[in-house]
Amino acid sequence: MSRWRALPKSFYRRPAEEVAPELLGRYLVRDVGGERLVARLVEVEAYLGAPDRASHAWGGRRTARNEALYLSGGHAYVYFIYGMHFCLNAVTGAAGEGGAVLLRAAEAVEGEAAIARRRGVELPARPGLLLSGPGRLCQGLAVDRRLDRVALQRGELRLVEGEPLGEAEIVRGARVGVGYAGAAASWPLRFAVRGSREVSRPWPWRRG
DNA sequence: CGGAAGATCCACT
DNA sequence: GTGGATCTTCCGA
Repeated sequence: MSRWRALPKSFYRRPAEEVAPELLGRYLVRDVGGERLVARLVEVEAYLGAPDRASHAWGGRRTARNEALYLSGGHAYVYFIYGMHFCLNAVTGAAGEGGAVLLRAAEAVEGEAAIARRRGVELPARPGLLLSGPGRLCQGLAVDRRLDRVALQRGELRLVEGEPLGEAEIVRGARVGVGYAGAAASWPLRFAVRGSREVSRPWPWRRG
């Protein structure tokens, strides 16, 4: 059973655009308060670093907040947004590059009751309500700034092999909420599991 | 030092 | 579909 083996650092030491689709179907494992919470990733976005105006590392910007982006691939970058929400990224590439993959949506695999409790949602949850959206994902899995900069191979937050998908099962589109980013706003760096009901927003080109 | 905007979510209409 | 909550960060003056 390799399903629960952590993804090695070498997995992340590639361009974010290449890592992102391969993160779909993987499991995010969170050990907190004596509980194990596991979620299967169904939607991610790649952020390319310096050349990407939508990235926090655009133009090589480096501040106290985004410092984790410049760690080597395989670390977590967690930031606070809109005064209320956290977002979780997996850093990609070599140290100093600034690439990352934003984890946008997942479905509960284990510990669903505990996840729902942290989300303030009653079970059974309506599809698309539990972990659909980067802020919801962090709330449900108890991810906050304390996990900024941690390595994702061991410890209380890990990414493991899970169930990798083939290309035919993956859809691709423009990223969400980056309209300010000029040409980069339309780069097709958003990836999701085809047909998943837990994707954070509908795909413009798909009806229903 | 002030202001604006943000990789969002939720309630309400 | 719209707007409010809420606060950190960044940039310009």
